[in-house]
Amino acid sequence: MSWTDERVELLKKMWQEGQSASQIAKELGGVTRNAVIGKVHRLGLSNRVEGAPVTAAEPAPKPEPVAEAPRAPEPAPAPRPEPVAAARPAPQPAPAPEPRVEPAPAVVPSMRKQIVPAGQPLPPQPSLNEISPETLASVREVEKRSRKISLMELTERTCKWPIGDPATENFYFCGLPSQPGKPYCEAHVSVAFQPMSARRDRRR
DNA sequence: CCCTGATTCGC
DNA sequence: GCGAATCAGG
Repeated sequence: MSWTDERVELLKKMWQEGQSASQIAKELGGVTRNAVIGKVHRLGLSNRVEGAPVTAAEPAPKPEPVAEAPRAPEPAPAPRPEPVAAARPAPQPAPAPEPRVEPAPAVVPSMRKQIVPAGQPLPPQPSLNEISPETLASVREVEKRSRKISLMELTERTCKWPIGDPATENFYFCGLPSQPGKPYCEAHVSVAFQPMSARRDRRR
């Protein structure tokens, strides 16, 4: 494979979206992550735009011990507007993963009490329960940066949290790095596995 | 071990 | 220019 204009464009786009070199390589096909990284450097777009690291992937603060190049101002390349997730139909059903911690789930007695539905595209959930606003925000943030992978791409260590309506095209799995031994990424683990203590219902 | 990006250097 | 090998690190 060679670096055709199209491939370079996709590389640039993905790199600026914060995708990792390996993810980009997989997407492009025919190249390794090393090839991608090498190209990225040759293109001179090493330092990605600002914050946009994929959760686990650390931005790696590079103090740059001074190389040799005059390295001028180096204006940041115009961030391309990503057509990614526009307004989503906001479905909400979904195959419910089987979370649950050891303790008894203890059915919430009060059926009355519209608990915060936790936003729109919140799929699973053991039962109705509340999710802290912080966690919720975290989840939403993560879902924006999810890798949106397909069923076939799930591996031992990718988050298997479903996002979207399985009955539509708009369905995919989170795909971010899963917590060791867990089926989901950090953010999704936090909503999937909630200790009893955290779900104490505060009637009303 | 899994994964990241950074660098080097023969081709 | 390219990218495998290697390095450094989380």
